[in-house]
Amino acid sequence: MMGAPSIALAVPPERPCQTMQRPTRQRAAIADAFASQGRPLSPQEVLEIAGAALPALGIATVYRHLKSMTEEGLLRVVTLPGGLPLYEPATHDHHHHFQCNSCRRVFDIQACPGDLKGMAPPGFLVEGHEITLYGQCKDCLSGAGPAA
Amino acid sequence: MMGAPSIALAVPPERPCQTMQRPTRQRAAIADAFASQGRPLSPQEVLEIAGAALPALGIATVYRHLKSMTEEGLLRVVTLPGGLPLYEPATHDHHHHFQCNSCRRVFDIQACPGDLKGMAPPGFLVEGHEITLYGQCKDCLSGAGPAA
DNA sequence: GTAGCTGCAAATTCTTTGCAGTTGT
DNA sequence: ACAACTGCAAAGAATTTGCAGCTAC
Repeated sequence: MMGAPSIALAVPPERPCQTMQRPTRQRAAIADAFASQGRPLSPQEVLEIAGAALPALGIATVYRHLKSMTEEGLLRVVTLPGGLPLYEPATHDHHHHFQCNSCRRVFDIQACPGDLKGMAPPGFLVEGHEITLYGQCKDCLSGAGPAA
Repeated sequence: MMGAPSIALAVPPERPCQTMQRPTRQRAAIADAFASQGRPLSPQEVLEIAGAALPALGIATVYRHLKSMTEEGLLRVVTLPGGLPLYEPATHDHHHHFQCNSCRRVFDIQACPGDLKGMAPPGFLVEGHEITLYGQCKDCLSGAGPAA
């Protein structure tokens, strides 16, 4: 229960940039799902979107590919309040996120304040950062409602 | 014999802003756990820390209190990469977090860059923000290792 | 033809809920 | 004494893993 920490985020010294997977229909369908949406997706959303092209697609396969593609550096995990982890293509450079308080959708933000190392207390080394903005998205503000 | 008490000390049937919980040992132990650590804790950590004072404490009770205390505004949920949601006292003012890439512990940061509204794209209204720094904490940097 | 990928279902992990006993007012 | 709070265990929900069959090379 408390012997070994159940946190296993650190990737073991494996090959970082190797395609350990064959290019299959399933893998392509999942990649397409991200390309077509252009925003972070949950495993369930991936299943639904990719499943439209491949009806027999199983949730287990989705999870397996999300995991392997993340380890290969093709995807990134986006963890926001709400519990469910989201995945997004890692093709973009450093960027941040905006979550709409009304429709809860998540959008990418290319801007970055940059200099945040001064925020940490003395003795702490800052190696990276993540910023999430909250508010109203364009659609919700214009009264159009979420254009799902 | 209590037909018409001259002083209304009982809580009326319908009370909107009422502490729906009694002050029990369990609730106090959980509150103490947060007070003694001064950093965000996971449900499991709360169980272990509060359980040290109350051995019979059950995980279900921890979850129940974390939930109710969050709804009452006493606690806040901190969602960071790693999957596990953390809880922290909501007594502090606006602040941010630092997660150590080595020991994965989370610390509070009182600093805040403040002006982030300019980061959002045109048409988006920023109502709040959240910043997480990643790096090496003091303990891990000094080679002392995580002082759990 | 062989090794790897898939889908189904069982197994895990984390969290919530039902119930009977205990505790606080 | 009454009603709320607790702990145990079963129920749920999300994610991972084992296995037999299918697919890519």
